[in-house]
Amino acid sequence: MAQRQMLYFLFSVRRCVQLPVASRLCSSRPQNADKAVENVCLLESLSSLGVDLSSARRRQPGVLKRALTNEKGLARFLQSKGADVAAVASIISRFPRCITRSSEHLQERWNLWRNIFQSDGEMVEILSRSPESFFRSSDNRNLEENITFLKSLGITPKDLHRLLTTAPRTFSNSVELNRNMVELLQSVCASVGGDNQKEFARTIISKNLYIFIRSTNRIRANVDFLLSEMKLSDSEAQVFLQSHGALILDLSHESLKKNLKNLRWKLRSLGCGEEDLRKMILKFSLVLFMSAQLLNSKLDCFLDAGIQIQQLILKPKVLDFSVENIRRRLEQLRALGYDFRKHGIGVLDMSNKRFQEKIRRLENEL
DNA sequence: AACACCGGGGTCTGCCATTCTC
DNA sequence: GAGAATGGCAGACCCCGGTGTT
Repeated sequence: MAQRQMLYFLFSVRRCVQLPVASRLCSSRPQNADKAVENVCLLESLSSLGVDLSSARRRQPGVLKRALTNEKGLARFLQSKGADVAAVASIISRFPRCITRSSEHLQERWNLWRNIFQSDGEMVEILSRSPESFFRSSDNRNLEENITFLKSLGITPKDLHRLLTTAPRTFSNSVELNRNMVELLQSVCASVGGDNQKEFARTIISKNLYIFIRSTNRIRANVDFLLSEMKLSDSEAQVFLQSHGALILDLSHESLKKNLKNLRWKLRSLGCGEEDLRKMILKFSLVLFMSAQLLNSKLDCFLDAGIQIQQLILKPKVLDFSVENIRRRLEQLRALGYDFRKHGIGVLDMSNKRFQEKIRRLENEL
C-alpha cells in the first residue's frame, strides 16, 4: 500500500501522466538485467485479457518490457464505457502503449473527447476503429488546446464532431501542426486574392475533414500545382478550392500529377484541347481523384455506348458513378433503344431510385 | 410531372522514420 | 541508448435527394 501511495505521489508531479495507478508491480529481475527482457507477469496478464501478444510485440516491443503498466485498469475503464472484452483485447493488441496510461489520465482524456461526442458508445466505436488516434499522445493539455484552437476558427459543433469522428488523429496532432495547416490555408487564400481568410480556411476544413492529417508540404504542392496547371483566375481559384477542389488536395502529389497527365492525354487522344480539360475539371473536380485506370474505363464505357466526348465534358458528373452502375444503366438504356444524341445524357446523372423510375416510364412509353 | 442544378454525406488506418525525453 | 512522442505516408469514390424551372 505504501508503495502504491508512493506511486500516486510520483504521478501527480509529472506533467504528462503516463504511469499506472492500480497496476501490477511484478519484476523478477534486477533493473539492469530487466532492460532487454519482456516482463513475464505482464505477458500473462495480457494473455488473460485476450491480447494478441505477437501483434503487440511486433508493434511496440518496448511496452512488453515495462515493469509498471495499467492494463487491468484500462480494461475496467473501457468496459465501464461499454467496450466488450474482445474490443479491449483488440485495442491493446493494436496499440500496446495504451496500457501505460494511468486511470486518471484516461478519465481526463475521455472527458475531453466526450465533450464533443454524443455518447460513450460513439467513442468506443472510434477507439475500436482507431486506438492509435486516441492513445498515441499522452499530452492532455495539447488536446485541450487543440479543441480550443479548432473552436476558435469558428468551426461549428457539428463540424467539430464530424472532424473527430472521421479524422480522430487531428486531435492528437500538436496544436502547432494544426495551426501551421490553418496558416497555410489562409496564406493560400491571400495568394488568390481572397479577403476572408478565416472563412476560407473554415470552408476547406468543412469540405475536407482529412486536411489536418495531411502534411502542409503535400497541400502546398498540390495547390501550387493545380493553380499553375489549370491557369485559374483568382476568383476561379477561390471557388475551386472551396468546393470539390478541397478534396483533391488530399491526393498524394504524385497521384495528382499522374491523374491529371492521364486525363490530359486521354482527352487529347479524343481530339479535345486544354480548354476542354479545364472545363471538365472545373465542372467536376473529382475527375482528378480517380485513378487513371478507373477514369479510362469509365470514359470508355460511355464512348462505347455511343456517347460523345463533348457530352461528357459538359456533364462530367456522370463519371461520379461506379463502373458497375454505369454499365448496368447503359445496358438498360440500350435495351430500350435510348438515343443519347437525341435526348442527351442527363438520364445518367440521377440517383438509382430516380433512374429506375425513369426506366419504368420509358418502358411504358414503348 | 419531369428535368436540371447543386451540394451534402459516408469514408481512414496502420505502419515507418525521425525527433524528443528520460 | 531505449522507449515515447510525433510527423508523414499509401491508397485513389459513390450515391442521394432538395429545390427551382420548364
